[in-house]
Amino acid sequence: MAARFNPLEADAHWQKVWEDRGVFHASDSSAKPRSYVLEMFPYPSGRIHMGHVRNYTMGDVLARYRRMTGFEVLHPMGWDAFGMPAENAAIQNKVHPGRWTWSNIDTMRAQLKRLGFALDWSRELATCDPSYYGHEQALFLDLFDAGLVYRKQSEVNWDPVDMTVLANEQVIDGRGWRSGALVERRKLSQWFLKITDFADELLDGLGELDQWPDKVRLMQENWIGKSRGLRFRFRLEAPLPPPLPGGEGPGVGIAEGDAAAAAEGSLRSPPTPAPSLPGRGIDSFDVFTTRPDTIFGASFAAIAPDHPIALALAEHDAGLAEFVAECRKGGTTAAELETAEKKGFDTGLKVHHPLDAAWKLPLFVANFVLMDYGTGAIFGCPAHDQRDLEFARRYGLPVTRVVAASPEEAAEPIGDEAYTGPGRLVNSGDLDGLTAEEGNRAVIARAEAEGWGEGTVVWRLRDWGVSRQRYWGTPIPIVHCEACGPVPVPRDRLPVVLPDDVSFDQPGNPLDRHPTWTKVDCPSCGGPGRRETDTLDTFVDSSWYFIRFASQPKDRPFDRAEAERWLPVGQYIGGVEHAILHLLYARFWTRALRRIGRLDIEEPFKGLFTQGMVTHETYRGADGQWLAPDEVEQKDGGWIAIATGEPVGVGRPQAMSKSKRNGIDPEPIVDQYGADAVRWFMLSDSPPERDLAWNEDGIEGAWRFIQRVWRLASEEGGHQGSSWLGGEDDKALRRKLHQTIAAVGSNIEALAFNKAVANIYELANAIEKAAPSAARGEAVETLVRLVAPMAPHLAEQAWAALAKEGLVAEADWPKADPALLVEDEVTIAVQVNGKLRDTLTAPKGAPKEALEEMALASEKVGRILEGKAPRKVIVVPDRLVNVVA
RNA sequence: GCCCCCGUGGCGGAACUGGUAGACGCGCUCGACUCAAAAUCGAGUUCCCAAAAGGAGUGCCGGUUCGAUUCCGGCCGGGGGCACCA
Repeated sequence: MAARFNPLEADAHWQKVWEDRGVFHASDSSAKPRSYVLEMFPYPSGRIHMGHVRNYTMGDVLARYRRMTGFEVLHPMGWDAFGMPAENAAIQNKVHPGRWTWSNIDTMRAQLKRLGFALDWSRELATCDPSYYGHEQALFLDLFDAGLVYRKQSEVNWDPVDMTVLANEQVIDGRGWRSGALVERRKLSQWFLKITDFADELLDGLGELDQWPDKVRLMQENWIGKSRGLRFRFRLEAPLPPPLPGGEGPGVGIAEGDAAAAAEGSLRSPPTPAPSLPGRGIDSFDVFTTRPDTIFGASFAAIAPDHPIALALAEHDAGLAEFVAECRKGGTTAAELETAEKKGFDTGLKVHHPLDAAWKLPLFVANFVLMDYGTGAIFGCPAHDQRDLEFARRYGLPVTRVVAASPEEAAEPIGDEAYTGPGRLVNSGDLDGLTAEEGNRAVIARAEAEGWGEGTVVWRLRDWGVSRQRYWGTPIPIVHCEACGPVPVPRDRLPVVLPDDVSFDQPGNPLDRHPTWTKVDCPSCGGPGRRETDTLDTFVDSSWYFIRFASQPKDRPFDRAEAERWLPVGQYIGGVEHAILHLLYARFWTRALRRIGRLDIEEPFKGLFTQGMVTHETYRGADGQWLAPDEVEQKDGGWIAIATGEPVGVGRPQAMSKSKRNGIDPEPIVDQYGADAVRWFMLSDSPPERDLAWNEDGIEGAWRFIQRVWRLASEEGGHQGSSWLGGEDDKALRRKLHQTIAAVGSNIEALAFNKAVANIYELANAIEKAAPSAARGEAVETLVRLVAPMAPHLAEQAWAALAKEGLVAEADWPKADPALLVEDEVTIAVQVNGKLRDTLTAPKGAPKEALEEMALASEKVGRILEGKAPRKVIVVPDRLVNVVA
């Protein structure tokens, strides 16, 4: 028997055994209950990092535990393989994005395998493979046929030097990241998915997701952003003249999609910008408010700089045109908005107050009104809205209080702070005396009765723009035909495969300038057509991969019955950075498939867990340059740079990143300590939802524990059948064992891995202290099963050393004996006035009177009472006695 | 600005529905084994007082309670999300 556990031999050996025996294949025909455990699939960036190791270790523990507790487990792995980094690599290293991606996948697959994850590799997929994205194209067309896809003009970030579209993260301080040129906004015709059609269900559905973190549900709720209020019409004192011949000028065009949106009704955002009959000029416009109760406090109306009325007016008004141009220039960073002044341009026009036609309000164009929220127009109530107040003060507009917390306050003027608290209406005609809530209802009822407005709901959520002007993504399966417009590619001609012969020596999307790929006959009329060269947002790829994992027929995206047997994912684990977009899009996609009758699943992820990051200290030399952890060492209590010997500044642990050079490559660590020690460290100490600070001491500690378990098991194995088994029964150890079984199980189910690890440490400590006995033998064997989900290679090796049948990966999880979970003696705390003074031991369930008597007999209690009788004695059975002196 | 979360030893962190604060790990100290070191094992480790007895103690101030890390109110500090959202 080897003295030490040798992970290099054991890891490779057991990984091969698992693979040869197909232990982790998920059977579609199993009679066992099913469990689908999934971690967010990785982007093949090059190499596995510690964040991956932590994420996949957590999922692996759960998957292995579920298998041992009798489930048929689906635990798959794949690659989120489309995206910009591949194109950047293509530009920088002159390597094709596909070759770069596939080679990364090979590297990372091998790295993952070395960690011994219990994955069903037979279901591996990569989103950049036509066998995946072809099915995605089919699903896209299904949504297209169902009317859930549309096309409209939308703004993009345009780099005028590189002649290319930039993603938001490529715009740094308003300039292109590569060219440094000032980024412009350009309108392009782009594809959108109607996620706003699902806003209500996506919001309501959050209520059912009780196994999601509250934080994530809240973030999604805020993102969807439902606001109830009143949408009403302001009539202009005099209608605007009809548009000039030649129609809408540059930038005034109404988006293609807006007409469709308007036709569907007014309860969706974005709503119709301005209701005006063509050729008759604009005589009114709509505003939205969540505070209809404050309508008598109105002192102005304001529209967004991009509002059709503002644009129309600007054509004849150079001053306004200049103001509009200035508003467009303004930055949108948090700091700029914080300090940005509320500025407006008085159009000179007046609107009629809806409740009093004689009351006229000035109409401003204001920089703080946004075209893409609500109707792009507001009424200003300075007394009860801080922004409106600042605006009114600046332009000398009246400020009338219409809500007062108390009758005395009604006459008090508004100072520098708008009043947004509760109260009753004042200065509001026949609404006076109503609460704000009653006022809201009354005004909405009146608007609806008189026909000038209606109660409505406005959403913050926008439709999902899925067009990307990029090569390395799923081609959108559409052909543009001059005669027929956009025409779907027929299903039997899918997949539309990306051409391989592209070059990145010119800026822009290489698909646009591909000589042959773009040329295709119109599927509808046979005339000349041009392929859509936009590709799909990579979030589309990750919106259904969990379905494809569950079922992957060759000829269609998935088999409904097969997928429904596995779905929803029981436990989904990943980073909190995906709390909004990925998770919302996947929820939407699943619901969209349900609406079109493809899959009857409401929510894709029943349980969600967001794990913390892996962090490391940062090091900075005297010259301010970042230093990597292997470039520094500790000396005489301080840190120095190995190369120069100069002192180094140490920064607090931060997320591992290339820019700060504080990353630790997992592979050399696995080489040195083996997979189990790395896995064990990932699970120890830090609660999984919090950040984990990587450090050398931690991995050393994990290594020591792996060796301790090995020692226990190999010694026990060596003595089996000998006199060791003939010792006295060890009731205390047996009890500890069964308490540990229960605790570890419930802690793994709760994903509280750090607590499960602590439970196991306690058991190992108890075993080491125990004398040989049958109970000790049972404890060691059970310990091996308890560590199996976390340190699987060690567990297999130990299982073999104990001469047990089969694989521990396929063994049953131990069962806790309920009779052994309760103690028969308990320690009772004895307090005087709530302060601990003594403890005593009593049989479990001892009557209150007995405990009180024992406590009062305590010498320490007697000394404090000094012979006086206690005022009161509180007894909590099996817990404590508190003597109140 | 709005919303949310978190503050416990030198460090990571435990503590069930209010009931012995500091489990477990790391680090450190002392000891055993060793010529020595590594590895391993044993003891100790919240702070104050030389020790004992005792006292203080879960960011700060106050409240409820026989009893508060836990509940309530107000501050301070850290982190996150959204953001000129009407």
